[in-house]
Amino acid sequence: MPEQSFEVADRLHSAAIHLLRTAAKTDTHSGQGPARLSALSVLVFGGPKTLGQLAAAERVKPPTMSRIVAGLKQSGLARVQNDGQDARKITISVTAKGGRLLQEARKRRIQELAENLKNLGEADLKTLSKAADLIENLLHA
Amino acid sequence: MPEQSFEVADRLHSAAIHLLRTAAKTDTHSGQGPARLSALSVLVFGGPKTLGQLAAAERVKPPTMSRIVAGLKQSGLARVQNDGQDARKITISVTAKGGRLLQEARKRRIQELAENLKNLGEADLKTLSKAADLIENLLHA
DNA sequence: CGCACTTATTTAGCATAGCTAACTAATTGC
DNA sequence: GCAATTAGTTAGCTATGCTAAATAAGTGCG
Repeated sequence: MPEQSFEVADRLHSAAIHLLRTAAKTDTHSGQGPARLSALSVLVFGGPKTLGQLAAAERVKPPTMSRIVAGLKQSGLARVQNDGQDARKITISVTAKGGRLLQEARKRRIQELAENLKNLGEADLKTLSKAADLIENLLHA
Repeated sequence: MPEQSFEVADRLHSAAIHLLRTAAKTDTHSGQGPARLSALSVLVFGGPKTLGQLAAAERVKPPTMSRIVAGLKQSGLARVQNDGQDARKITISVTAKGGRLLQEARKRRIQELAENLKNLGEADLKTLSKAADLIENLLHA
């Protein structure tokens, strides 16, 4: 049923817009833009990555990630090391300062949504968790 | 379990970012960026607006909307008229071309996501549908 | 070995989109 | 009639996205 798929897609799209609009309102004080915070988050929870891996994880092109990493480095939030095996590669990892900043910024940005989730039952929470996984998997495919 | 709520909130947030980023990329064919399409959508579904009203509806500052409207006008998607009552105001409305483009772009924007959804089973589709509802309800509350 | 190809990242340059500050122009109010 | 407010625009900064092209390192084949 292609009709149903389109309808669900449209509602998901709309929900995503509203979710981000709400989350963005709470933010603003970290001094870092959303792309940098998102990349930092990937590094914190996924460990060190090469630039290419990080670009793929964030679904942006390498030049874009190159600039994002440059910004993080400049702000002292991430460090860059040469890869021992392959001198073309660089390994990007989070600094203590980066970890701290992420935790605070992320908290602010997601706080309101998380507050609302606390009122949900176990089943609904599981539904949302599964949905997040499904979406990420769909986009990777 | 506040910890779990926060974790789910974070993953949902991340999924929303990636979903919109992917959807926006698909729209290259319209030649218009997301901010312009969104403003056009407000005009189509909400009728003509002054620049200030449009800026408020999109939660953007007037200078930003000024530039978005300039782009729409340049592309022949919107027209600007002087307000009869108050010569400081301008009234922005959609052209026929703008209406047409919005319909097509919106369709395309959702299309790719919908294509992916077709490969899911009934249960997963239902999960996503429910998730979209849950999110909208949470934000409206 | 050496040269061609591929892969990883950077640099340069373009466009959209957000902001604030400062300006012009019109309206309102005392 | 002049000061204050309101509506939009202009100028200029930043962040993010892209492609094309440069650089540098690894791989593979004769």
